[in-house]
Amino acid sequence: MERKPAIRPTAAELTLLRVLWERGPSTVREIHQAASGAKATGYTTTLKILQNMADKGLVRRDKSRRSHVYEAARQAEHTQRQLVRDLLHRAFGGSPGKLVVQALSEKKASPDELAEIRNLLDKLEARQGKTRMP
Amino acid sequence: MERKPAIRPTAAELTLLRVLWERGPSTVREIHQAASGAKATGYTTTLKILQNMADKGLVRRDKSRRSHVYEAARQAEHTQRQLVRDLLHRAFGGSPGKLVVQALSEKKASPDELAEIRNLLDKLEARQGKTRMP
DNA sequence: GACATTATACGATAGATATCGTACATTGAC
DNA sequence: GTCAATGTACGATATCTATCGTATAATGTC
Repeated sequence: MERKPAIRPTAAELTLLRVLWERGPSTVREIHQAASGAKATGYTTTLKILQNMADKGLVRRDKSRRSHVYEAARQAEHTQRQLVRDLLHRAFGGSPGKLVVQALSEKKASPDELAEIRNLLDKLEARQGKTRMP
Repeated sequence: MERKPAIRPTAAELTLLRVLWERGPSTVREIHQAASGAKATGYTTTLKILQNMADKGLVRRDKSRRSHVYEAARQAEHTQRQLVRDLLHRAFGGSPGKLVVQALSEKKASPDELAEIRNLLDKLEARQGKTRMP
């Protein structure tokens, strides 16, 4: 019986998750160093957060070696989808249109990304045209 | 000198903000009742949260009447933009493409919304085509 | 004006986070 | 085997949230 509490990572946890998503399985030291770009924090702080995350099931850890190796329990896409869904309901009343418009207005999307979005849009509209309210 | 701390409302605060965005200026009782849909909580809890929010500058309050009247300090769009930007940087490394794709994949967008997004997309691509890397 | 009603104000509490210091364990070098 | 280096474990602390109970102030009714 697996429990899926759909835990929402905090800001600090997300910082570490992003490192793990990029690097793959890593030791505390590696994670700590990679994460110490913008904000510097103590090594044991990083360690503690990772331990908390392991307790919550956000990361898995391999204790077989002296330096434990941590790995994200969920793919980036999975967690990101959850976060987006959460924001959607918490701040936008569940309708994604405004959220998308706000995000696009950030104007940092590359041409490739815009093309991908257009593609997805095409698919969505095609489906809507076909199904038309069951 | 106005300070703009760019405060991020918590989940509970957002619930109340959404009521205010919808209803406009309201009393605690009104807000509490409107917010007591899904999750029921005590009246004084709502009151306290609103007081906290006033301290933080998330809402303004008019104390001239016995029942104080609260009002959102920022428009929905402003706060939403901030939240999206925040999520963008915290979870998506700043690139909005994936965020948009995730949001659209929720499949709850109405045809009107999709059209609006397409419209915006057209504009963005047109601009990119014209400016082409200064 | 007394009283019930309805406000706000103000702790108090429980839980979560982020942060760190210190203690203890393991390992490699010698 | 000893020791320095490097790990993890764990407790302490400060802060923030959400929640509520209780105290106090204002108002309207009679």
